[in-house]
Amino acid sequence: MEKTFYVTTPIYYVNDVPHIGHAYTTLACDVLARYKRARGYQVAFLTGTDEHGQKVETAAKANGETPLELADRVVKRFQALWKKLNISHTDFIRTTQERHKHTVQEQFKDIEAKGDIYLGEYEDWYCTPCETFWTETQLLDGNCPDCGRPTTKLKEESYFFRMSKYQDQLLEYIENNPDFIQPKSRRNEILSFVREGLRDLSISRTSFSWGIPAPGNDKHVIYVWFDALTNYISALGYPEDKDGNFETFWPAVHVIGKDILRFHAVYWPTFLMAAGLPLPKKVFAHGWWTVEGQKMSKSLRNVVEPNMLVDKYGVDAIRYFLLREVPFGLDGDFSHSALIHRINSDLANDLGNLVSRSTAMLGKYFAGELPEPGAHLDIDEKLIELFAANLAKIDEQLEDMAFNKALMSIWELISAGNKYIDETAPWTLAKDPQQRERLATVMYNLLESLRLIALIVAPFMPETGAKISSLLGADGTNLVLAGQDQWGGLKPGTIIEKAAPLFPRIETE
RNA sequence: CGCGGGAUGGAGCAGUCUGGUAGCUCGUCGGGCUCAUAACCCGAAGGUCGGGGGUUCAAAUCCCUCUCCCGCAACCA
Repeated sequence: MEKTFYVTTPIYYVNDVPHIGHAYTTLACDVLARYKRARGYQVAFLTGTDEHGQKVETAAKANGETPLELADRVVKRFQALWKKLNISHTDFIRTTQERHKHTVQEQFKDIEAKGDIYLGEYEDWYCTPCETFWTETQLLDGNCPDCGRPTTKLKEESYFFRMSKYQDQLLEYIENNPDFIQPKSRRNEILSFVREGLRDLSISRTSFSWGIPAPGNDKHVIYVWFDALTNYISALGYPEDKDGNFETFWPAVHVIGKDILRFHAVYWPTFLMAAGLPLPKKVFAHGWWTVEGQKMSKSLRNVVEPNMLVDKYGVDAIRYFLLREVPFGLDGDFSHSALIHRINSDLANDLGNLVSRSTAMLGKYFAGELPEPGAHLDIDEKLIELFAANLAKIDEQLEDMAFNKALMSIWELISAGNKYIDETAPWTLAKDPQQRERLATVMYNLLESLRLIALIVAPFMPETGAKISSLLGADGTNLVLAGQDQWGGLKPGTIIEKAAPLFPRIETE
């Protein structure tokens, strides 16, 4: 049976425009998806948008448009950004699509029939001038956080999900599956949260109407999380599963920001338990970006706009930086100086220059035609062993979503290539006709290194991987690792031209 | 006493579980090379491991205590 892999981003709320945080999550998923594909997996990669709720309803009204018009507008921006970032998702779900509404209602009916959804009362705080409901914790000194005026307590009829019932079962599951919630520090937070006890969860509202109606009771719309989280299975066609996607791909690996961990590590698993479905394979909560040392916020006007970054620095440089600079799971700081530093040092000096000098020497010493290699010396064997070892290591690191470590392992290979040149000194060999075969071996090994580097770097930097591969006479698109990650894949006789700089250095004053 | 994480050369981190020359990346300084995008390779300097106390032949590592920082503490896209 074919190996399968299902990875998801959160669905992004359309009351926000795309920023670096959205790009980060989505990029991480894309790297996983591309890597698994290269390793021969059948991959489903889902992203999308969350379009319901009071905020969208209110914002749309303020703009004089319908909620769906607002959503359509923002969805286009997300989709344009994903295209620009070379995101290879296989589906894009919108919570306003019929397929999604259908699954949510079926899921609601199913859990209700099983006895875990019931009608009750929910207390909220209402600000009359703002016509807005607030939760207890949102209030500032008991007053409306928007206008500062007093609020009044209102009781609202609401459907509840019997989450309390699943407390022990969830606890047991998390304890028995150490890798279910990552990173570990976040897992501990969730464990202590669950141990304090789970209350039943309000999953409907009557105070606004922009949402999916509760089955059999039009007064209620289904509230955010029950609606939103279900996207992960509605996109697969659950429950009918006409195309067999649910059967093929579920359960998923969920990549999320740390702000929405609880919903994915507590609410969602208990919903699934109630429905009798398998829990997600993994939930990974990554960290947040600050910008030039400061918290990113609309009021500070420092929200980093990914489109601008791509235009200025190039898509692969941004992809590289975001995943290399900070361990996935920890917070990090985005700064232009750090970005430029990475581009110049890692991309231009280490990788780009390795490609330049290698292809230049091949041109100079062999007129660009890859020679047949001769016998290997120790130094050659060491290089070859390092590639095999690191390719295996990278596989594990990506399994753990340690993107920055995987990139460090790749850069060990690049450094090894640069060092290999220094130690074999091809320019010296070239002066001695007796060393012609040795020179040929060195040059072959060097170019073969580039072939493997291109393959392994491609999930992170698709354009760069393609460029290097094309230089070496390969197709460049759809780079495959499975079966092609052994030493010796390049064919002697291949014509390889000197490469133009892959990453020009960025000069700053 | 709500729960948890952290404080290590200029910066960012590893090492702490299983005590015994404090390691990595960047930066700084010096050297080498000349194939290459003034890139690459090698070496050096720089730390009383947050403060105090204790255990031990020996503590960044174990115990106690203090200071400071940061998450989580339920309906927060």
